Parts: sequence; structure tokens; C-alpha cells
Amino acid sequence: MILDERKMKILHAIVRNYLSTGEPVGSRTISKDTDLNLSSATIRNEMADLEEMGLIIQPHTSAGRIPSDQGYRIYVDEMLKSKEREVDEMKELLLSREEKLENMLKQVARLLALNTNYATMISAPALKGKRLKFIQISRVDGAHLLATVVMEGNVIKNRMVDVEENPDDETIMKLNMLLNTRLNGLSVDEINLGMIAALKLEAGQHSEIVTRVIDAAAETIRDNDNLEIYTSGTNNIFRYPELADKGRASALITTFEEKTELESIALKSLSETDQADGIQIYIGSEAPTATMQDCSVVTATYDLGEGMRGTIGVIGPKRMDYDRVVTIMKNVMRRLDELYRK
Amino acid sequence: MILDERKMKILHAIVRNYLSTGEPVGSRTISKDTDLNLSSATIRNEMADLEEMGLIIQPHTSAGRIPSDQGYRIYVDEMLKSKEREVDEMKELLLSREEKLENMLKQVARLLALNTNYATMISAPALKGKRLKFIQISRVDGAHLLATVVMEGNVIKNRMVDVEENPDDETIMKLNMLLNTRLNGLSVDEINLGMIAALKLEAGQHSEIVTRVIDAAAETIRDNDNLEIYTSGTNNIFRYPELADKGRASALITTFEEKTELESIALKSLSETDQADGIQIYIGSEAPTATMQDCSVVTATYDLGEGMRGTIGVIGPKRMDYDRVVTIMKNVMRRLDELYRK
DNA sequence: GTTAGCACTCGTCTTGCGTGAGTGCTAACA
DNA sequence: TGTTAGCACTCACGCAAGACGAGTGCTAAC
Repeated sequence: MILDERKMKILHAIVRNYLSTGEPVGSRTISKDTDLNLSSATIRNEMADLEEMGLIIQPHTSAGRIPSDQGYRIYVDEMLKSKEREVDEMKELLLSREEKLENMLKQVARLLALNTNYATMISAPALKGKRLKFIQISRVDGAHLLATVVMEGNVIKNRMVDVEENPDDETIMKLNMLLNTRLNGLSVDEINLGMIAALKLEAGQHSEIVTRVIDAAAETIRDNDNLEIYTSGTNNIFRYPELADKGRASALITTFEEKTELESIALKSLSETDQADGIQIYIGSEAPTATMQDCSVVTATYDLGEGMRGTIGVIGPKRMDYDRVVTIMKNVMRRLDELYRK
Repeated sequence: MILDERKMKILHAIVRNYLSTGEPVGSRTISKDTDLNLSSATIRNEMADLEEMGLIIQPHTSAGRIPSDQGYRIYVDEMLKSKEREVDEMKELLLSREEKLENMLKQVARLLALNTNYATMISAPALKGKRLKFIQISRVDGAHLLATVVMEGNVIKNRMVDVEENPDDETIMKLNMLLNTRLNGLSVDEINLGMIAALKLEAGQHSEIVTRVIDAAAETIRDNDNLEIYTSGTNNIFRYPELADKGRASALITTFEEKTELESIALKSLSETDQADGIQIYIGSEAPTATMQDCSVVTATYDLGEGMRGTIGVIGPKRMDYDRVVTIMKNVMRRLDELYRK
């Protein structure tokens, strides 16, 4: 069976209607809502076809229809093609370039949650692929050294190293020289065990302390941390009855608190981001994690330059206002671009 | 009216019973539960008295009684005096001293949530009052300096400083000398604007760059960050119907996500911690924040030495198993002590 | 191909009633 | 004076029956 224009129009009408009401939508409603001038009976026939095609579902015999995941998918694909709807009001688009990246990211998540009324997440830029800019070992006191590493995007890492016997000033200076000349400009992934071994050799393997310092520095660099993830508006899930029952809500809340699943979403979105604008939409069963089977997830990849790329995500019910969310996301992305790359 | 031993026994019985069932408890139940050998009628008389005293409440005419906040208070105070109950099973008490403090704290929160089935929080040690151990300015590249500050407890802070024209090596060395000799050993609060001004003067006010560097360093130090707070087991609130309705749950979830209110709990608990063992219990209306009117909060102050003090909190329904929570908390505190102060 | 009409389905809301837990009060008892 | 048995009363809760209404599929006519 072919999805002709009329069927398409009806499908869209069903989806749109369901998005706003959350109630199954009946043939009469569609008959009045569209400009097709068809009676409810005709619509019913068409709806029967659409159901056969798997695009809409009848929750029970005497109820209207709701879109299936597949139905949403068709609607969303169509929407992504069409021109952007302008979003009328935008609450507090006061996104400013912050001293601390962390604060800026939190701001974005908050802003997005406020404007969409869905739960949001944002991942801090991944270190993967970042290049080293600067390494330094310094003496804090008799028994402690401090290893400091600066990477592209001015991501800074520190680590304390306990030593029994401090190396003297000259050794430290030499070490710094050595580390910087050998490692600067390399990306984190390029620094492997072989490399470290070579470094140790060059530093003079005899000195155990030097070895330990280099190990610590290397570890600091490779310490590939989990992706830092910030969330906002988790409580928004209570706005949507289909997510707000105890079981689902509890599972979602846990997901948002533990963040490991959010991390996998962020990674997945980052890796799939060849599509235009980097916007991805996962509907229901397409969602990357088990707890989100009843949700839709819209993600986008931001890029602050210097390899500072991360993921923004909006998580809501399947009947989310995709159009609006996509537009708002694009706005936010544009703003980020202005702020960091101008 | 006086709270004689018999009334006390009855109150305790009511509370204990209500804690485990969550249902209003009637006179017959008490009559059987206690060793008083009194008929339900007598109990009824006593209960009427207890109600008059404001210690128990009747949700509606033909229901049993539940403890009031005040009733809980008496029960809890009594309990805190009595000897510790031993907790039989303790899930995964594998608390280990972690490389990163952050991970250890998260571990504690998780552990506590797992063992109590309530929501938990833990605040990272406050910087307030910490002394400076080490300051260093270093050159990252042509246009960037890095200010690094190490405080007691090996808390490290960094800040990048953008400069147009880099000071030469000698200036940087002098600056480091100056900053360390003047500031080391001071606590964060002791470093005020007057002090900074004096430093600038000494560094040679003429050089604008030096001034900016000192400002940045000072700012880094005073940058009194919000308390970092980690939470776990937020989803546990769904176990308790009295907290799980949409309105309350939503509010609580928000509280746990935004963390500012948790912060104020942590601060309050820290400041009130003169009591034995540092354990505080806030019941219902005593709870420090508006969203927790229907909750009880048990807090404790941990101390890892070197001024590393923070707050652990368990948040649950008013009918929380105080006894168990307190015991578990004490266990955790003891374990922390072993790990960090032995 | 479209539409009016009709019988039918089924979730939801309302109502009424029975049930049982628990109470307060009174009167009798030790 | 404290304790207890007995009794009438209250009220939340659960269940069944019924009314309602939204929506459907199908058929026959246009």
C-alpha cells in the first residue's frame, strides 16, 4: 500500500493532534481538523489503512488512534525537511560565556529545560583526541609533588604524587623539559605504554622516583575520566502522565542520577553526527537505552572549537513537540557558535 | 499532663509500629504489642491523652493514630540515648580509600543509599578555613599563564590567565616566591582585599601584568565554589507512598537535582555539629528546607583530617527507621575514620 | 470513491452499599 | 480510682451495577 498525499496529511493531523492533547484521536476530529473536506467515515477507512501499515495504533477497540514509533518517525523525517518554525517566546536566552566551562554547560541545560519543558542533559567535551599543551611537575612540599597537565581547550588536570625522597630542583627542571618536548602536541590517545617506557629510559631508569613521577603524569593524562554530564529539568517528566507512573518515573530518575546511560547516549550521538546540523532523533524503541523505551530523545552535537565537542540532549515523552525542540536546539547551537567561535 | 513511663511505652509502641507498617495504629494492636497487659479500652484512654499532648494524631475519626512530628522527636531523642542496635546485614561495605576523593564520596553516598533504602547526599569538604600549601604561576604558551593553588587536604584549583604580553621567566619566578612566602599557611578567609593590595604594591604596581596575575591567583583562592554535593538513591523516594505522589516527588527530585537546598542542609549540619557523634536529626517541620516538610533528614559530619569536614545526609519519609539509619551512619563514619585517620 | 446510518465495543465515571477497623462513651467491677 | 466490657457510631475503602459517550467497522445508498 502506498502512502499517498492524503494519507500523509491524515497521519500528520493525527500526530499533531496527539502531540498536543495526549489523547487518542478519532476520525471525527481529523475530519474537522484537516482541509480535506472528508467525512469521518472516509477518514475511518483511511485510518484503517494507516493502521494496517503499522503507522498508527488503536489502544483498545473503541478508542481513537495514536501514532506508532514508525508513525512518529515518518512525521519527524518530514518535519526535519521542512523549513524551521520560528519559536515565539524564548525564556531567558541569556547565555553568556562563563569563566568556567562547567557553569556555561549547566546554564545551557537549564535554559533548554526551561524552554522545552522536558528533561535535558549536556555532556562536557570529551578529552578523546585532545592534544597536550603543557605539562609540569612541581614540588609542593617535602613529600609531595604536583603533576599538572593542560590540554587543548584549556582543560586542566592535576594529580598529587607522594614521594619519599624529593628529587632536587635540577631533576625536576630536567623532567619538565623532557616531558614537554616529548609529549606536547600529542593527542591523549597517542600516548601509550611504549611511549612511556621510552620516556623512562631517557629520564634515567635508575632513579625510581623519576619513574614514579612519569607514571603519575602519564596516568593523569590518560585518566580518561567518564564524560562529565550535567542534567536539568528532570522533574519535567512528571508533566507527562505516560512517564509519571511510579515504575517509569523511578527508572528515569535513576538514569538521570547515575548518568552512565546518559553517557552512552552522548557517545552514540557524537559518533553518529554526520547528519546535517548534527541533530539526531531517537523515538521510542530507537532510543539507545532500555529505560527510555517510552521516551524520545533529541540530541545535537555542539562544537566550541579546539576539539571541544559534546552532546546536548532533550529527553521527553514520545509525543514531544519535536518541531519546537529542534528549533530551540538550533537556536542554542547558534548562540554557542557566536559565543565561542565568532 | 505528665508523660509517665506507661505513656512513654505506648508512644514508643505506636511509633515503632507505624514505622514498620506505615498504617495508622489502633488501640487493639498496641494492647497486644506491649507487655503492659492492658485492654484496648485503657490504651484508648491513654491515647486520647497522648493526642491531647500533641504527640500523636488521628488522620480521621475512625482511624488509628500516627505520631506527630513532636511524637517522633520524643521517640528519637530517647533512641539516641539508648545503646546502639547492631545492624545485621550490611550490603557491600567495601569502602576503599580512592585515588580521587570525589569517587570515594560518591561511593559513600551509594553505599548509604543501598543500605538504608533512602535518598542520600554527601558534601565534599568545604574549603572554608583551609590553609594554603602552595601557589604557582606557570607559562603555558605565549598568551596564557596558569595559576595553580594547592590547599590543605590536597585540594587543587587552577585558573588560566590570558595575557597579551608574557612576563619573562625571572618575573614569574619572583612572583612565585612572593606569592608563596606571603600567602602560604594562611587560611582562605584570611586573604582579603587589603592583603592583595599590599602584595601588588610589593610586586611593583607599575607592571599591569603582574597585577592581573595576582588578581587571578587571589580570585582562584577565594573562588569559594559552591559546596560540591553528590547524591544517590533519589529513586528511593518512590518506595514511600507519602512522598511518591506527583507533586511531592517532583519537588524532591528538583531539590536533589539542583542541590542548592542540599547545600544549605550540609552547611546547617556542619555548623550545628557540637552534639555527640555529630549526628543530627531533623523531623518534618524541623527540616531545613521547605520541600522537605514531609521528610526527615539525618545528617552526620565526617572528618578526614586536615580540616576536611563535610556532611553526609539521609533523606526519607518521617517514618524512617531512625535507629537503623543512625547505626549505619555510625558504621560508615567509623570506616571513614579508619581509612583516613588511622 | 464518498457518505449517512446503525449496531456494537469498551473505558471511564458515578452511585450505592456492605464491610471492617477503630473510636468515644458509659456503666460496672476490683 | 483505675481498669475493663460493651455498644453505638464514624468513616475510608472496595466492589458491583449501571449510565454515558467516544469511537469504531460495516453496510447500503448516493
